[in-house]
Amino acid sequence: MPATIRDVARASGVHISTVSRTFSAPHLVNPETRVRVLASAEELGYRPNRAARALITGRTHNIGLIIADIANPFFPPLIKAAEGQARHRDYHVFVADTNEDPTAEEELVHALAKQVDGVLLCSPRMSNSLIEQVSREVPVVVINRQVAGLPCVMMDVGQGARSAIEHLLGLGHRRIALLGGPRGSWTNREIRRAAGAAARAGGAELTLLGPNPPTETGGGAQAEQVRRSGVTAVLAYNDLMAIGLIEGLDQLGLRVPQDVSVVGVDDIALSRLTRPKLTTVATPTAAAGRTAVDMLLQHDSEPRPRGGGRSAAVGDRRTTAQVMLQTELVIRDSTGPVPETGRTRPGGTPESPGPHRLADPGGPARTTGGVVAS
Amino acid sequence: MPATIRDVARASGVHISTVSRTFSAPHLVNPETRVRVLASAEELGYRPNRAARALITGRTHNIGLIIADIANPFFPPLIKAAEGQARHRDYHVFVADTNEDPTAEEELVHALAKQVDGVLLCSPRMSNSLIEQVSREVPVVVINRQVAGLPCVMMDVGQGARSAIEHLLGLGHRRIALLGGPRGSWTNREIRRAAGAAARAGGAELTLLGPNPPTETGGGAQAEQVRRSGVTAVLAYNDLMAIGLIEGLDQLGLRVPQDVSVVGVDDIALSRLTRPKLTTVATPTAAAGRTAVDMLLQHDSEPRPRGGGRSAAVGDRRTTAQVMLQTELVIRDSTGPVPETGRTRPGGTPESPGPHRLADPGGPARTTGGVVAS
DNA sequence: CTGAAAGCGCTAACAT
DNA sequence: ATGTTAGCGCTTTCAG
Repeated sequence: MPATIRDVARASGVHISTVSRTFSAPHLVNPETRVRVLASAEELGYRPNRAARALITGRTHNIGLIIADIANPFFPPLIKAAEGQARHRDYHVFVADTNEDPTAEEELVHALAKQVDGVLLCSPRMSNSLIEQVSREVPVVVINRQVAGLPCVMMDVGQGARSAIEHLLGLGHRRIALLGGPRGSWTNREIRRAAGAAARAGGAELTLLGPNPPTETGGGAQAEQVRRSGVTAVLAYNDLMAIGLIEGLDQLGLRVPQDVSVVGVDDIALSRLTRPKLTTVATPTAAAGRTAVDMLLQHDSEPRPRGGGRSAAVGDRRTTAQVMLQTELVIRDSTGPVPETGRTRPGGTPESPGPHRLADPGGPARTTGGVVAS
Repeated sequence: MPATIRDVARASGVHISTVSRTFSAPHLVNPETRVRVLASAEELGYRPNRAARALITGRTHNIGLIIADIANPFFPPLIKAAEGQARHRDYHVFVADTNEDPTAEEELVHALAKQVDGVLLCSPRMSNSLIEQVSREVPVVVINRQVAGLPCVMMDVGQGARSAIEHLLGLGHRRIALLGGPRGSWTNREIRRAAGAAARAGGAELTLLGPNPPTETGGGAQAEQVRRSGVTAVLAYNDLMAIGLIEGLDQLGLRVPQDVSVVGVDDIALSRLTRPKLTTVATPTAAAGRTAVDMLLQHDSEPRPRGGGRSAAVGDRRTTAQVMLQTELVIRDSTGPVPETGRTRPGGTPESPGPHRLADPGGPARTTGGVVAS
């Protein structure tokens, strides 16, 4: 069992408060006693118990980062950026993965609550009211979602989706599908809203496919639906789904971008490695991570009143900023001009339409949760 | 500031110990008082402070997972598996990323130490003596490394590397490069040892290239060296490097597997998505995560003696098991027969050898840290 | 500069 | 079934 402050005090012949000072306010202790204390501490392998310390100081110097799916390459840059920023300010980051499960999410906030000074809720799947509730237990900054009254860092995926649709319109596409993401995703709603409006404005038809799990599998599973729907372009909820979809289309004999154009969202590193390279809406993930940490720790340097209860120091809400980070469409190889005269379908099946597919789509796609907007 | 147990006691007119019992041993309290207490708690938004609780029980019901690089897709399956197993046993997992930095690694162990009941050290980069030292502060299970006296979960990459080399030998390759990973990696040493022995046994020459950062960039950066070295096959430290290398070779005009065969290690999901699909040594990452959690929590159900200091309950060393998990070579499309007559190099440069490259290699490659084994 | 004392929020004997 | 008491390991007034 690890040595405690008392063991060190005994070994070095001083009172425990002197040992305490040696570690938390070294300048307040006589240099000679300090070295004696340090020596005993070293010898006993003593390390201050940060949990006990936090109980009284109210500060752990840790921050929690809760994310929906650690396997999604979208998150690592955000995590790294948050870690870097936290490190600058002498904080450590603990990451928790929720597996896209709202229940796990809530549990994890509570598990983390008293082990950290604040929590970054990244792409939360729980309800707004629950978010508000947990924010009364521990300071929270929300990433990738707007919650009234709470500090939020968002990325303007609405603008991104608009640019994507306009890009596709410019290439002549008029029948476009939106490959939706998971239920409960704010990003998903934003994309749908903005893409719908842009399509409407451009006189295009937007077919909604989803909700889907935001993974390659989720994207690939909709390849058949995309084929049936007769669209010439697809905007996917994220790059992973876009890549999965391209794979799936490939297996159906449909080429990207010759037969179908595909746009993703996120600009994960992988999107430059696949063939074709993915056209996608780049989101400023690293900036989001840094900003969120800054917002959480903005009052870090202020003094704390005594008497327990975490004070205004971390996550105070006097200045509940909500910041919207800009996105940017990066055009690569997965988008191209609309096929001239409808398309011949190499992987043709009985449902496969003739060359006049474009003129005679045979009605909107029927999908679980599918909708036709405009 | 959050409500404490005292607030609830006051509000419901009972002693704080009754409130405590209501939450930690509900069956010991009268149903009627229980509902009263619960009601006040609900109303006040009271949540037991798990840090304070841990201070006395010695159990946080959290476990820490320290990994070298959260951006490496090798880890997520391990993380998910650990989380799942932990969840079964009513534990939560906090992940910390070290960025391949031994210093950050040590800091994070200390930051986590008292917030968790034990730590899983995954592919640690710090020295064995440091690992032993931190293991005196908090129970530790080491993954992907062998440390005497500590519980370890390893994957038999040695066997995997041997299979990979034998596979290449079977395809006729006699000049093979080993694309090394990061310094301080146990896996790296194992691979080098086993691959060296297998190459020697098969009468092949093994050129060592490295150390390198275990990333796509790290792999791609060695493409030129690989070309110069005149090898016909490469075994990479991991899939990421293998994929990066294939990219790099592609840009030099070398085709995989026609000109060069490439084998990775890990079998990350991505290795099935790239073209060509990667031949690789599949490591049982999920099993490793589960096993490590089991080893850490093996004495979880035992009673704990009173008097502070975490006891035998978690991470006890009475049974310091070291388990070695099996690996398996999965053959896909990135390996093929050795080029018949040396290879014509589409991307040929002044250094480019003629068709008799194989017979006249012009000496071993000179690389930073490069060695020629056998 | 150092010691004494109080207490962070909670649990766990021990009584009653 | 509930209250009393004594701390877990540490920090922080307050004296001296």
